[in-house]
Amino acid sequence: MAETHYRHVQEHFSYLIRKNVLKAGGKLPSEREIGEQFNLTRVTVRQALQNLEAEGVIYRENRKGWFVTPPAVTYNPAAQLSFNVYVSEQGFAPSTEKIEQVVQSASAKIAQKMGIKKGAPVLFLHRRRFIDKRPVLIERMYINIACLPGIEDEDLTQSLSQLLKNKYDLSYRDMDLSFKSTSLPEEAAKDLGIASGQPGLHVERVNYINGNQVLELDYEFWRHDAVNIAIEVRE
Amino acid sequence: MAETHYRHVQEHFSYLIRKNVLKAGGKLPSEREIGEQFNLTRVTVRQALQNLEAEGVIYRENRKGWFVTPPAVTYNPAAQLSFNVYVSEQGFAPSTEKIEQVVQSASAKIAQKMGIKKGAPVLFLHRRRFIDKRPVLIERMYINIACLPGIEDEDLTQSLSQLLKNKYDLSYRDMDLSFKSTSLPEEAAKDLGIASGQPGLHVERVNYINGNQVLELDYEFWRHDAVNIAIEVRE
DNA sequence: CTTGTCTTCTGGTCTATACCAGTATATTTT
DNA sequence: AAAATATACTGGTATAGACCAGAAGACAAG
Repeated sequence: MAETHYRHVQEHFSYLIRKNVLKAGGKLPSEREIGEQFNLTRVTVRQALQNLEAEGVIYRENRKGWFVTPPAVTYNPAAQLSFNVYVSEQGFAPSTEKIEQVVQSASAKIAQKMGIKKGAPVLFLHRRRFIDKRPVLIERMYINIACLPGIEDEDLTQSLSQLLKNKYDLSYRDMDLSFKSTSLPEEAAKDLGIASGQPGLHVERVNYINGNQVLELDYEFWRHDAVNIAIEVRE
Repeated sequence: MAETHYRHVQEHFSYLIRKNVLKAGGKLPSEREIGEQFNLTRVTVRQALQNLEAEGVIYRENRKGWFVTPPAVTYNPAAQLSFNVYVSEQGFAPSTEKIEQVVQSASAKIAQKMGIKKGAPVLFLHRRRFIDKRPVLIERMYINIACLPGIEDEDLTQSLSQLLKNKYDLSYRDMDLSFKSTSLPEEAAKDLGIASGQPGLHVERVNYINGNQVLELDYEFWRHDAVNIAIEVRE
């Protein structure tokens, strides 16, 4: 490979992070400092940093600086585990913030995806989830309220799957999953406090009960560097 | 959102592509031409193009230019379908190139993952796969040769799953899947003809037969803009 | 002690320019 | 007609500046 200047810087920090000299969550020197140290312009330094960002090795906080990416959490969408459970199990501290909760009429698109009538009431739930205080996931969920009378009055900062089990004695197993690696939509990026245009992982999930009735339609937007997906297929 | 110059350019081409004025596979004007048209420097133009690339809307070919990304293929790793089948079914033209095929001794890492002894013979298969002549996927497979006597003499440009079914009357259903969104490793990026540092999708798959015997360990590196993953979970 | 303000530091955006390294095409030579 | 060569064009890498907007800490006023 060509030994360009930005690759040199890239390898330098990649090495420091691998060797744990720069620790997870730690801050890198400012772009200007790095530039002085290597005698390079900011443009070149930024090229190196942006590549490391694409690798998921570092990330930025708007106008604060560049930081070392903490280890990613492993997420199995097919498992019957709530965010809180699997995040804690892996040694991290989960938290959840409810951004919006409202009963609304299903749009044509949502109705079609959920197999319900357009205009039928659905519970829209918009949450932001954190790992060790770092926002990593935006959820936009559409819940088939017909299946779950009274759910709109519950505390939905909590785990939904727990609530379903305890209050309704329901659990879903059948689901359709779809993953797409793309940049985050502008709104999701803003909610995660990162520049839109940054890469992300988009998960779409449809949960079924009773064979083919849609319980919930779930759009998830993850920081690409915060999660690995793992699924076990057994038949 | 702030109306920056690069966002303006970004929206311009995003619009043209959405409206199909610029068609899939089509070429964009050169960076210099775009710069003249909008009265911007190349640096600013490139910022816009790189964002569109992250979205998966356009892609580049080294020193040839920028092109409109064709539609992505939907891939269900859990389905019993070969690349050739699901790609053709979706209206694209698949092809495969064998880069390397060799019987080698399992390294410690590979042996551990496959549950075999270190040094045991495995068939390593390195392939590049194309959709409509565009390289989209690098496969690096380690096949448990003990399960498949004589496989090293077969034509491995063909579908492996077909071969297993026809010659050995074998099919795997149980598997572990792992997805990770990260930049492509240097070698995989080179094989795909793209700059390393570009985003990609890394799939790791372990196929089992007879409950827990590993038939095959498969590393896949996809262009992030060429594929959507879809899985149906039914129990 | 708290509150508000100022200053400094950070990354975000942008101009203007330069040279390099592959690609593709036109041109010349054989 | 085929092969070798020159040339124009593409993105890739890099310099040297500039100004802006948000974050954070120092500091003064209440």
